[in-house]
Amino acid sequence: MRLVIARCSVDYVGRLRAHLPLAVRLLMVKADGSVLVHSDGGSYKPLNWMSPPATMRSVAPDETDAEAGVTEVWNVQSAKTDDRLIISIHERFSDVSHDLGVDPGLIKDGVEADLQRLLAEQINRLGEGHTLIRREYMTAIGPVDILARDASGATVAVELKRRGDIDGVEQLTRYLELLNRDPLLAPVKGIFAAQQIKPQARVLAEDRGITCLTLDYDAMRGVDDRDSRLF
Amino acid sequence: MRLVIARCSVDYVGRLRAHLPLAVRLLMVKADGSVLVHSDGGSYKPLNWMSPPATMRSVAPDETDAEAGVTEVWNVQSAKTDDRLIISIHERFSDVSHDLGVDPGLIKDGVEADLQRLLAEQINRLGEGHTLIRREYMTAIGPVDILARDASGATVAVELKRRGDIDGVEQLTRYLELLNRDPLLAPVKGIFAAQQIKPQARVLAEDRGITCLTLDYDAMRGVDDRDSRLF
DNA sequence: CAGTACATCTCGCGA
DNA sequence: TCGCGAGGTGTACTG
Repeated sequence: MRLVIARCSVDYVGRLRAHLPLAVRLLMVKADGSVLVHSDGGSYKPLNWMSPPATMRSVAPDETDAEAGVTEVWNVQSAKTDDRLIISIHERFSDVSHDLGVDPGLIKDGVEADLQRLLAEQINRLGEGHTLIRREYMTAIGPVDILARDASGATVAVELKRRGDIDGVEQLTRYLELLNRDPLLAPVKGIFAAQQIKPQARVLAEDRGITCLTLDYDAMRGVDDRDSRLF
Repeated sequence: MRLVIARCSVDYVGRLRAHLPLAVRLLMVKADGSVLVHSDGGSYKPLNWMSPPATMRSVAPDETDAEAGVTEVWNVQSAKTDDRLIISIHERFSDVSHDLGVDPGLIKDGVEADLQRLLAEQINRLGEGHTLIRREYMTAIGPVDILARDASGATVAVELKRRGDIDGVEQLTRYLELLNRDPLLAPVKGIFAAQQIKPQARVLAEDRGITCLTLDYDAMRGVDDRDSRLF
């Protein structure tokens, strides 16, 4: 990895066009040829970048650029598309390189997959007497997160979200429409389950006869604590 | 901005939990207290990070950590939430700081707003004899991208996307439902226009009587080339 | 401030 | 490889 702090301007041409006026920025060149242009603010998203795989060639500026104060031009070309990033460097303030090696990668816990596993194990949170049919029940338009049966034997389709939004209600509605055409399953009830359900999503869901269920992930994980896998 | 290359392990606790095993990485500390942990690969997304506003405190390791080889612990705390990033540093290989100042920011061209402007100017791409009523036609549930009239005088609602997805079809469907309740506008036809339309979205749209239109942005921009505004 | 829609989204999973 | 959905999404804009 190479880290350069330089006064530069940047132009991107590809899926769109973008331009960064002259300023001091961090240029990060990774081992796979990708380049990130960071400012001293914003979030983790760079001001501009080139995704890997890419190749970076440093060339001399043409006469016009040289007269404008450009000392060096980085031509970053995507290997797969014709996306191009052109960095015109006026002055380099710092330039360090270091070999980082391959990273072992991130271990996550607490994403939707974990919620789904926990809810499948604690299926009674849907209501007394519920039984699991299966997780990721495949349909023509995508997988239903959880398919279950309630105490009366009726089919229940569960859409699971970390944050319950209108989109999730729409998604569940499409599944319910489809599932209810299947005489072996119909009638199918819908449950919209999330750690947090937005008011507008709740209104829309209940208007469509969908039950809303707020999940307490900490409590569910607490029950599961016998196998705390990470820590 | 401070750039440290160090052998470290990282733990994040917040909306989820995540752990990074010991390895050599880049630690970027920005002026607003945000911290980015980058490896020498992947795309622009860091392995882990803390969003601003945040505060970074470097503390001495406790006895257990010190025996494990930790020389320094960075405690990064979000100012708004109780998200926390803990970086246990074993060895620092490089440590440079530089003042970057405020960035003038990115100028873009070719996003949905540009597509919308071009389609409004080249409204005949909807079909011969179409006339523009207006862009961003406001309704109670949000703005319709383009409202037009076809050769026969019927109202046409256009939903515009860079990439046509099912969500976009749902959005247009909601607009059409609402617009068709207005006797001054009804009957309203729907056109789903995008640079690329996903097969499932196309099926759903046509099933609902919505016309799909694939847009060639380069061709549309070509027509508009008399005022290439950026370069 | 919240809510909404877009993104050069990125990333991971499954067919 | 492609399609699809999730994300600690981020980001801009609107009310």
